[in-house]
Amino acid sequence: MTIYDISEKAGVSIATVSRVLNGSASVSAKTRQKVLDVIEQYGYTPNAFARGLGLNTMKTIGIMCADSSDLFLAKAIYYIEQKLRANEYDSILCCTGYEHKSKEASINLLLNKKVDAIIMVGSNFIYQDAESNKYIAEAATQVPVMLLNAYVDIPNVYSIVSDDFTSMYEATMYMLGTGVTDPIYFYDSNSYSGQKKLAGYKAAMEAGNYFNVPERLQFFSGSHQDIPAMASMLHLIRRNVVDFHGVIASNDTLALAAVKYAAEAGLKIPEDLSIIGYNNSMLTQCCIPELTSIDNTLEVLCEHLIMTLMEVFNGKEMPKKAVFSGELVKRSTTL
Amino acid sequence: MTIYDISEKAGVSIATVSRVLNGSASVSAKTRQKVLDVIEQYGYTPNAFARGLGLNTMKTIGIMCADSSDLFLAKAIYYIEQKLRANEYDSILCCTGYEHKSKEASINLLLNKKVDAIIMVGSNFIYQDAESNKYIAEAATQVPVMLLNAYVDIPNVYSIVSDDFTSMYEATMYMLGTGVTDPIYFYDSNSYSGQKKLAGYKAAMEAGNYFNVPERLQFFSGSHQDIPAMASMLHLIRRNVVDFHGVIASNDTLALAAVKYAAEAGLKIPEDLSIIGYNNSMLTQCCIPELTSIDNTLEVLCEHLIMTLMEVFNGKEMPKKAVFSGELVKRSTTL
DNA sequence: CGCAAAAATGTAAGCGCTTACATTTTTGAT
DNA sequence: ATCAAAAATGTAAGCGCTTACATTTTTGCG
Repeated sequence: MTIYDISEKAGVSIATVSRVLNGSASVSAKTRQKVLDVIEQYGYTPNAFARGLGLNTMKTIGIMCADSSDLFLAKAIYYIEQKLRANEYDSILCCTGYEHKSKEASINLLLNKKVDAIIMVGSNFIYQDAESNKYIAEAATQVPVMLLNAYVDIPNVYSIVSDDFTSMYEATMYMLGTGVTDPIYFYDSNSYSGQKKLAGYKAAMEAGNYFNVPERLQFFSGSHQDIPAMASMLHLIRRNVVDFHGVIASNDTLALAAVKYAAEAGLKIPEDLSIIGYNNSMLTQCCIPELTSIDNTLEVLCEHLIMTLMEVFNGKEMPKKAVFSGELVKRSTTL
Repeated sequence: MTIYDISEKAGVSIATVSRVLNGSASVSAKTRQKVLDVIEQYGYTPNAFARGLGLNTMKTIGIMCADSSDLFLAKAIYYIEQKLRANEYDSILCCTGYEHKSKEASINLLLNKKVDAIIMVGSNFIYQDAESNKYIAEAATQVPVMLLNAYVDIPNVYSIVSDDFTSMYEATMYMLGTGVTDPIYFYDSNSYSGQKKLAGYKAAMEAGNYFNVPERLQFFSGSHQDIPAMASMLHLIRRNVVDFHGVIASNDTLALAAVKYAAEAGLKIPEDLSIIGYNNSMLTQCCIPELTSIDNTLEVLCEHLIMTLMEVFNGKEMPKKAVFSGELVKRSTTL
């Protein structure tokens, strides 16, 4: 079933059929309806390749993420994919892993597929040194690039980020306000958003007159999924580095490890140890007591991201960076 | 830069260029090298649309799943996507949600994109009544359909499943063997694999001479993410339905809810309450004590699924169903 | 060396669509 | 009614590639 069949059955030319298909140009209401009817009747759908050849677009967006099985990224992908579909776009997913090289490869792959844009989900696509970010700039010469929770100043790349600095600042302040004066900051990533969070924690600690922050920074370098290892690291810290009665974690998984650590160490939560997580994921409900966490309104971010992209497609000038504030969800791991 | 440019610069016809591009047919080594050199030199990449138009394939596989943010599905997608890429195939992801209608819509979408196959991830694509499964049969007339953890007897659809019956049977037997004679079965899905698990539990209970199984079946119908609701359901069951000292859960999330319930009820694990989960996900390490769970060797399943698909593409006759056995990973929620 | 068969290469016809441009039909001011 | 301008529709030329078939070149055997 091709456009020729439809044009014949509708008694019009293929150009007219094409026009109603594209909603474009001038077709009389009568003709349009007639064509639409025939299309409906025969259940015709245009061939995507042929269309792509002509239009040079396939209404397809490339989505890149490091690891689709990461709790946070998976959720983001879900929202993005959903909203893309609502706008009649499809998505090609690329899980790149965390190495730089495969990120470049994925971009090429997507570009070869003639995607209309690339969405990079998660802050690990941006590097500290500008040099490493060139691969993004190059992609951005071909198609718009959308960054979720990362920001870099490159033409044709747009960032949608949550205000991690402020969220973390407020979370830390909140804990300090409950009387815990020595919380450690427990994190596992130096990504763009990771740095913002860190800065927020530091700022709050200084505002709270707590000065020797550096020794309260605890970096975990193991697997993102290995909670026991994270927990045992906390034992180590308590024993060998510094005493603490609070843990501010850069994500819920690390916070969960703190809960585990507390149980193992016989510490009561929140009396002996306060804990705040980040992302407000389902993990917050996985433990006892339930986890206080920061909600970064992921769905809102994704919504805005897609909206921005659509406007960019429409040729509208859009801000290069949109910031959304998060919210501390108080549960039972804080006083 | 098109195939014409290359053919000109290499001093051959476009047909020859096309042939080396497709690795096919007979091209003399000399010519091939010459063309390859030119391609390399100019960094030419063929236009995917034009290619698709001619070949009517885009080396792209459609992946369908209900919800990519589901722990289990996300992991499966990750593996599948990875292995697809290793075979030079790309993927289009469709999160369908759990309603029947949108599954049909997703299939059409994928078919429009001329995917070379459709992979349905998770057992919720198969229904009890054959009527509802017709949408799969229809898709299978166009492209091979791969089912992960579901099985249905339809031409051109291939199933890769874990042996949920046996796994659950053994898990239940194991718990009965530890002296817990009254475990309830806690589940939230009547999907294909859900039924197998259920049957495994029942069989074990009967083998263990425990007969009034029905009242030990507890179905949870709430959100897949709402652990507190799951936990409170257990309180309800204990109070109003039946006493139990063991919980066999059909996934780790439900098992985690049992852990939560135990803590709330002041029950010691595993002394007062034994718990077995399913999937051996990261959730097993999220609680105290750590969760005994069944590992269904997801990566192996995915590996085999892709391998099977590739063979099908090669025209090889492949078994319609491959079954892989799982393994009980004993941790601390069982005696 | 000659010749038929095999191998390599070229020619040209699509694949199904979009769209510039040409043609026909409609509109409305005179 | 008339005619120019506007609106609707049609014609046909691509888009960049694959591939059946035609043609040329190479091979190997008598």
